[in-house]
Amino acid sequence: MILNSVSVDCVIFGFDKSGLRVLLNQIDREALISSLPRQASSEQIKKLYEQHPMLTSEVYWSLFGSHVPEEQDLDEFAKELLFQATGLTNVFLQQIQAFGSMDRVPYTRVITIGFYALINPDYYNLKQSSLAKSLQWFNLNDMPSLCFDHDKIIEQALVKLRQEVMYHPVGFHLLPEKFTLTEIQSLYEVILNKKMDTRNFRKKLAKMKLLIDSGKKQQKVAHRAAKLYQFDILVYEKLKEEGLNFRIE
Amino acid sequence: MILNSVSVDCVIFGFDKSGLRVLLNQIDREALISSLPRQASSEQIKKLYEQHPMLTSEVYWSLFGSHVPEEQDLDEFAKELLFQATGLTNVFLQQIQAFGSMDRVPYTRVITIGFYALINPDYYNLKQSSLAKSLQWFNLNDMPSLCFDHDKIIEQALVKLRQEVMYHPVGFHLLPEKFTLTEIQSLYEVILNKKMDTRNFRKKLAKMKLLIDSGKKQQKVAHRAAKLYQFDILVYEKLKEEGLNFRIE
DNA sequence: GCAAAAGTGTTCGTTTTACACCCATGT
DNA sequence: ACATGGGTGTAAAACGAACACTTTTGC
Repeated sequence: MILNSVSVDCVIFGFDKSGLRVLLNQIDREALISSLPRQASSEQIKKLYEQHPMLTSEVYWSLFGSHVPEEQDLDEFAKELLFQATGLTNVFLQQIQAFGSMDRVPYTRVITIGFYALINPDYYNLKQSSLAKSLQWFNLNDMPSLCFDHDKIIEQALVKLRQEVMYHPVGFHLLPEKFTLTEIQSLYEVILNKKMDTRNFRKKLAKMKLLIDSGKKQQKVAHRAAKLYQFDILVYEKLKEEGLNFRIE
Repeated sequence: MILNSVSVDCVIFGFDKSGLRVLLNQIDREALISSLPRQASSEQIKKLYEQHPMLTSEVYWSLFGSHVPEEQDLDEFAKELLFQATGLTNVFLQQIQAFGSMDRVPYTRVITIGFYALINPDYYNLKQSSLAKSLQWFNLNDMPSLCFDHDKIIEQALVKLRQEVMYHPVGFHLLPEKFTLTEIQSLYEVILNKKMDTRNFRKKLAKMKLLIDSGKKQQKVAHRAAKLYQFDILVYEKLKEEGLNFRIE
């Protein structure tokens, strides 16, 4: 059985030097419909896809999401979706909120629970979901037309992400295993949308003792090679508990 | 129609010198069932109440909540519930998150969206909802047995409230229109569960310029009467936007 | 006059801010 | 040799923490 009035949508964030990106998909209607259990509750969902050309058009993109099965925890289902979209498990995943206005999906009432995920770029070679006609990263300031209220969901995801990175060390999930200090600064600058002073930023980081010098350096860069750092997982856990302050006025 | 797999539950917070309190209710099953529309979707809810003695026992208490009507915005519905419980409109109301584990309600699958509300004690003369057998304030550290996962929902509400008051001036919604500096300090102490230094606390408040001296004083207290303050609504709005910092290490 | 809470300043250590130059590497 | 980004310290201002006594009021 499927709870056809409840869905989960995932805002999957990535990061590279060009900025923050979101993974979006276009749905393969045939694949989706044939994946539904043959039950009355599926009929309504089939209908939904028939009624909404948006959902299967070549123009509109949507968050990766689906209707919640009756026999699965909400959080588990979000994890599963994330696995379908990316092939990854153990991803940082957090609930945004429920979106429940009447008019968010025309004709049918669907309440969606938004989640956001932070993806480490070491694992960008995504397994394509069979349900997706295509699956693609879009830069946050160069987004395509989106289905329904998915733009609002992304906006809220960003708000929560901002709140989170100011006081907890989670932003690091968007970085590869080894990274430079400049990368992490630019990550903060992009998320918080503020320029920061390099010297002061580094002093602050240093005081936290969160980073360990990996002993390695960037290779083949046309400038002085930067040191590569890693986290101290123990300090990370401690800061996740206690909080930190990257707030800037 | 009712979305019987989705409900809203409200954590209604109050505050007085004895601490934080939550408004809980015991359901009048007859009133509830007769309030449901005569439809198939209501049958399942009726059944729910029959199957769960918890819901109508004299021992267990529950958050004020109900199943979401298909033709109402989630936020609107939360407001309406709050009005049913308290007779108040224009209450500070914020979504907590969706609670969606399989086992939160036995036998049936219900995803609930939690909200929390902050009630100004000037308006404590509550209109009793006709759906409630009884409706009562409980001090947070003296709670009765609760239905389902309502204890977890309250816990999360507190977590969100804490996060919120540290960085936004919303805690003030728990105070009467005119209040003393000691009251607001004790509010912060209770919510954040930390003792604070009076002089430092007042300096911090003063710098924000959020408060206006109302010119009045406490009456008939067996000690020096404290000045009564009010908010500057303009500064309040500004701080709600920009944030503030009541974080203590 | 005494019990109870209100109200108020200073010092010291820490944190934040602002700011500019030399270094390493590839082409 | 030059272009590119990497890496570093200091001084001044703001902030946070610790701390004790006098005032007002009702009884």
